[in-house]
Amino acid sequence: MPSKPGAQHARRSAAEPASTGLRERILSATRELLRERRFDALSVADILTAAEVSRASFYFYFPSKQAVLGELVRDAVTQGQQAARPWVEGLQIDGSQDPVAALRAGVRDGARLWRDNAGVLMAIVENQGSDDGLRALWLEQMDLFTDAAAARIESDPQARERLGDMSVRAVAASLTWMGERLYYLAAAGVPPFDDEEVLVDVLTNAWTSILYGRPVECPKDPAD
Amino acid sequence: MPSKPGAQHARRSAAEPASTGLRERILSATRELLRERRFDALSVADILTAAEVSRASFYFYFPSKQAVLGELVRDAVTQGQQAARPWVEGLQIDGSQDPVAALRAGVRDGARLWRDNAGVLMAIVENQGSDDGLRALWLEQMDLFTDAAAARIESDPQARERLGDMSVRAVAASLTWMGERLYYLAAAGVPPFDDEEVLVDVLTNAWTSILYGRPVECPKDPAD
DNA sequence: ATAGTGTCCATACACGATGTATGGTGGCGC
DNA sequence: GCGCCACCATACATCGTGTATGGACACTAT
Repeated sequence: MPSKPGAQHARRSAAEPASTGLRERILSATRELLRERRFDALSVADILTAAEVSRASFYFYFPSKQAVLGELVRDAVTQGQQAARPWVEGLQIDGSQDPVAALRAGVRDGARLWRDNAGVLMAIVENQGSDDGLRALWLEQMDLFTDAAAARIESDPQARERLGDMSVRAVAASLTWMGERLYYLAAAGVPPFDDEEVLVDVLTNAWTSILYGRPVECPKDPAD
Repeated sequence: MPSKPGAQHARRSAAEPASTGLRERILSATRELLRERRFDALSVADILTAAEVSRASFYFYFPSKQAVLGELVRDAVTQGQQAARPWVEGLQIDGSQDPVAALRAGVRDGARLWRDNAGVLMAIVENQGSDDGLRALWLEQMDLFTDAAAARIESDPQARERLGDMSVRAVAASLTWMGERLYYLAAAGVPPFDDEEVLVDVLTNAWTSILYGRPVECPKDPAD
């Protein structure tokens, strides 16, 4: 092979501060690619060219493309939980607020999180089944949401009482997973959930019906 | 070009004296393998040896292993819908029956369907994301369930009225998908849904809360 | 300067899986 | 015998993954 190492690589395409770690480049290139392509239709080679990184470098920073996805998911979810914290904690403190409105706000936050990170979140949901690491990660994240939901329910005497002897945690988990599924379907453009209004209404209705026994009241009138 | 013998060979034209049809062997071998291994951890080579079929024969009957799974899913689901028909239709005729009990029975039927076909159903849920054909198939199947649920709701004045101006179909779809997710988690052994009693209670409670506004009443007392 | 070290790159390879192609075997009806 | 059909064995082209191996460059200590 005439592998003359003379005319070496054109170095970085300039403009990029060399300090823009390769690791970050890999991460954001993947996130970008995920915006328009399915994770499994994505080869490391694709990521390599998009991130302008060599194969060797890629495998230096990540053991596999699944690991990259894992990190993207962790980022997205923790960022989302940051945003949702006021919902969970605020409720417990400020018990005076209308719980239904608060629930709806939380549901909408979830929709926003999914809208902003659709590619990444769809990717893990779709590939959770074919990779043990991703599955564990996703279960863990859903567990965190379940914890929050359970705490929310636990601190709400009205809901607590209504659930009677049913496991609060089980109910919280079911609500969490229902959300996961519906948000995913919405992100995937599956009707009728592709309509965010419908999605939020239905999900909010589920929460309020299950926790308070009343259907969603004024679906879209009040200033929201 | 041996691939153009005029028409489809005698696929399975009734009485087949041949050696137990290769096609069937492939199907049931795959179903069996799916009982203990994930679909994506299954190569066609594995199916070949399990079914004692040659590679050429496999690709004569099926274009891919996904197609095999697709057929298994179709079989399982239609069989399941057969079983669930009395639930959907019976309700509409015999309006006198306790709707909550009927709902619970339907939920339990679903659990049974999933228990009996766990491997196959888990496989499609897990790989729905990485194959367009499987995804379309699964959406189609869920649509059928949604149709049934929507009809069930539509024919129930009490539920209809409670839902107000919310889309019946959207509610039906959300309940269907919630079931899909919870049954899947149960099949995957994820707590707390791995406990069938909890699973059925929570799901039934969701249905009755959303449709009737009342929590599940006597969780496990009556003769069931 | 010179050597050392750490970051990065190019190339190539071993492996495993998929799907296709080619040629062969044995039973069966004519 | 002939042709045909259901089936098998094998080989192969292709593609994706993950692992080496070895070299280029920059920055630093001596």
